[in-house]
Amino acid sequence: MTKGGTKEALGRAGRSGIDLTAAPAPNPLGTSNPCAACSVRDLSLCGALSEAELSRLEKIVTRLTVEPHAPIIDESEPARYLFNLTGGVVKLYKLLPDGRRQITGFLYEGDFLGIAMNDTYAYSAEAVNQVSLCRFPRSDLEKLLDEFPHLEKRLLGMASNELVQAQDQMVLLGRKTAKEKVCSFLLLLSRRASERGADGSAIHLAMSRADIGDYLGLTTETVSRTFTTLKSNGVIQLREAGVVVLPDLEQLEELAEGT
Amino acid sequence: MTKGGTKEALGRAGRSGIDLTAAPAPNPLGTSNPCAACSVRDLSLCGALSEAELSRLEKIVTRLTVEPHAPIIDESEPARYLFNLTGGVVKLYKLLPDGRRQITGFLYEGDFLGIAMNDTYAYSAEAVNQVSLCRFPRSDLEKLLDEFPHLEKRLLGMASNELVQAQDQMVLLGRKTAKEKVCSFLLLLSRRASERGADGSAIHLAMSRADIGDYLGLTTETVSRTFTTLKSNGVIQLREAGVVVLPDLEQLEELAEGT
DNA sequence: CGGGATCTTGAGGATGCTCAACGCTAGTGG
DNA sequence: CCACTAGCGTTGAGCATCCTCAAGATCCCG
Repeated sequence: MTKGGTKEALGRAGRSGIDLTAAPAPNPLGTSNPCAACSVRDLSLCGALSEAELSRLEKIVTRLTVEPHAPIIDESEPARYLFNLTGGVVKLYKLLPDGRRQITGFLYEGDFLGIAMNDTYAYSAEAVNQVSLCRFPRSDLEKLLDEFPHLEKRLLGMASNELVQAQDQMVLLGRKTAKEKVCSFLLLLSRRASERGADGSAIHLAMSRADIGDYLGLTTETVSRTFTTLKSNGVIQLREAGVVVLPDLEQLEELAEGT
Repeated sequence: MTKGGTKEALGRAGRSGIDLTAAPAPNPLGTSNPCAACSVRDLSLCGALSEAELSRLEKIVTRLTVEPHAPIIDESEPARYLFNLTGGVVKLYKLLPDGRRQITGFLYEGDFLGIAMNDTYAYSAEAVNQVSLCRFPRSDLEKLLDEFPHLEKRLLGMASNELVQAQDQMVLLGRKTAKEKVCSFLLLLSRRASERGADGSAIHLAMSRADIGDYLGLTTETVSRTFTTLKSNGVIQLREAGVVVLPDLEQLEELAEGT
């Protein structure tokens, strides 16, 4: 065996870490239908629905919050629920029998969670920081899909996008060097920030070096070394609390593709 | 730069290589509706449709054959058509600017081709051997999707499956060793053969070592060396014409996951 | 202020890549 | 009919990138 990968037993993840009681509405206005006022509605599945339809959704949703490092779903567990992420960051991952881990994606607000295969989750999901979710029973949501074909269309569109992203990630994992991988990752976060109206030239890394490594197919040490090199070359600046400044996005794009 | 990858200019691919005229029906019986008699119908999108609905599909389909190594679709080209593969093997790939290539999948009969992003293909596709396709204009197929919600549902199911496969491939690319990668690949082909009713203990490699390498994130040489090692360890037998015998599938599964 | 986790840095080594040569097969044309 | 060529697969030698193992630095929270 070789090829890095976190091999710890995924350690302490604070009891269940899931809190149903104190879950606030994503955008707590005084409305009777929090979905209508949801700040991530347009980013997400629910953007396909009218206000009237939203009230149907409202009836089957449970809002909850999850503490950092707490599990959300577990691979091979029956897929009873689907989730919509309304705040925080979630990592999806798969494990090999000996503990090597591959993170297949980081989810942000508006992202959808719960793709299943034969009614069983295809991966595990864990909160990176404090996370807010909308949870739907799968059977109920499927009924809604039958009623609202445009909801199904939206879901198909989201799945297609994920597929395209997955293919980009395969190129990264199979053919890019460590430096190209790290630069691609920084660019991904930058673009994600821009899409959400933030400044793309400074990003926040919510996840650890180990998580980044398991996402890029590298070890923690290689990620750290690559950051150091990029910093001393002036490509990035490392600030406090996981903030990374990207002074030259065009240069970063070139470094991400090896040109 | 480093990290292998075919860098040839994708060379000669015999004119356009696409032949519209001589395209036979997949299963040439004397029926008026070839779709109804299609041998891959159950594997594929069309399995969701009744005979009456099939005749609608029949009206928008064009059958064609493609010669080995000929291009089928080109990344970043407008996505005017979608395809259903009825025979042969197709490879999907993406290129980096310097020519490094990642093959994101091999398609077999029954597989669907043409996922798009913003009306543009997300990858290129090329025939590995002689290929038969059903081609649908995208706009026409989308109209059918609106009419037949169960068709859309089927498509969503197929997309979900692809997503799950893509995640497995990320684990392979990011965390497996060369030997594990090759064994995983052989197992994949074995399972695919079994699903199609063939014997899973002997498979046929339609693609070159270079293609296998670009699929697994390895070089041709490493693929070749790994085959040689597996052969001398008795894990596989190499026969003529790309046939590989897999005497012990359980052993192969262990080798594929490093246990 | 202490202790655990995370991040960084270093030294050494292994896996898989690069470059190169050779064998094999099939197709071509003299 | 057979040399000739082109494409593909195999094998070898050397080496670079990235991993492993280890120790020290930094940060965070109690």
